[in-house]
Amino acid sequence: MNVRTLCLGILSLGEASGYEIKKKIEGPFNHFYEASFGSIYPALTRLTEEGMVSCTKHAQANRPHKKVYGLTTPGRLAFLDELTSMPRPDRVRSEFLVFMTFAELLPTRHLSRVLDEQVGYWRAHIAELEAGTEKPTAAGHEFVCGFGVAVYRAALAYTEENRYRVEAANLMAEPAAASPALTTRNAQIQPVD
Amino acid sequence: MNVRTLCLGILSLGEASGYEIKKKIEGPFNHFYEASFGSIYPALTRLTEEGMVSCTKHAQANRPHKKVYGLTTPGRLAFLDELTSMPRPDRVRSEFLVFMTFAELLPTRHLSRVLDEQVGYWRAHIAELEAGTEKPTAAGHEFVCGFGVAVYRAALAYTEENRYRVEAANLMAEPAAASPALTTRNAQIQPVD
DNA sequence: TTATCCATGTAAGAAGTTACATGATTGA
DNA sequence: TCAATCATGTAACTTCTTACATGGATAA
Repeated sequence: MNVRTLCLGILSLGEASGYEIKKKIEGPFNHFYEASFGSIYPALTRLTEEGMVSCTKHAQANRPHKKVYGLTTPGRLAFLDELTSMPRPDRVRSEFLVFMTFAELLPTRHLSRVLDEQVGYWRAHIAELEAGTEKPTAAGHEFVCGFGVAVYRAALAYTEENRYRVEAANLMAEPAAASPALTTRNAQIQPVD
Repeated sequence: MNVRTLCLGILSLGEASGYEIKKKIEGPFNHFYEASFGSIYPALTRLTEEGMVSCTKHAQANRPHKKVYGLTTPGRLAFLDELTSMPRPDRVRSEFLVFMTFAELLPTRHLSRVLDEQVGYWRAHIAELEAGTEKPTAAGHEFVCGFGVAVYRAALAYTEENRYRVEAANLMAEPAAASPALTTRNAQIQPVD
């Protein structure tokens, strides 16, 4: 699954321009997929060359021209075919969790700030998803929004209930720069050629 | 945050070879970070050149040589510096959720299989994390494992409680290939040059 | 005897991001 | 006047994955 396939998927819901596709990805998709213009435009060009999508140019008064793309039958079949395979395992890259792993090394204030910001993100995501779920559309869409809310709520609740643990451990740990345990260890190792 | 920085982080917990670093990333880190040998080895080479890590070669009987890396003071400072910035927003790429978004287009049996497998993944992840948490180490590590369990449990519970919605909607939807709504639309659009 | 573990590394390529280039309109 | 929205696109770059190359030891 790549931006290419995601474009096919979005176009299966209706015609759209590259710009509009980007906006749609920034909607609920944003929570589990990202794509920039720099990947969307080339993908659409290639899909057009391959006959997966059709392209109609619309001249607009006082606006740049707009290219509206629509799925062709081969494009629809290709997307359906993709959906008939097994999805690859989810990939998560969380810098927040890397930071938490090394919580004892962070300056105390910074640790709290990182936690506060993260909690803020989740709250905002939940609010956004709940606002979007008010107008129910397709079953799949609703499922995914509900999923997002459930997972973000769990992350939020867990963090609010357990952050004191890392914050307490951080207070106990000596400041990184002054800790002998941290600076002594590599004195024993010297580069060898 | 990249593989480079993650290597520094892992080395801050103790010396290790490239192979061992990879194994450690495959442990609890695996749930929120991935790295292959193809990214770890070049990263370590570069870090050595830059003086961020030291490297000691160990000859082993009946084994390939082993290069054990250790953090140097500049490396430790660089990592600490990284931890003093704000973490970037988490990135999730979930093909499973893309599939669910388009649940109505999947063959019914396939949809159920996808859901079953996903539920299986989560169960396995939870079991693995719970096995790892039995031997508590650092506070940060425990927090992260507990976080993983909480989030996976939420995902699992939500999916088990709500999968019937997408499965029911899928049954209602006509098979994609036979649906007139799906094939008629793009008959109205013709490529324009 | 077959697979897995240990152990390092390179090279090619995929995939995507960021920054740039262009430019009118609209709202604060 | 300044930022944001609409609108498309390219080019350089980063980052990482996959596949390959090598090869002994050990366990099933």
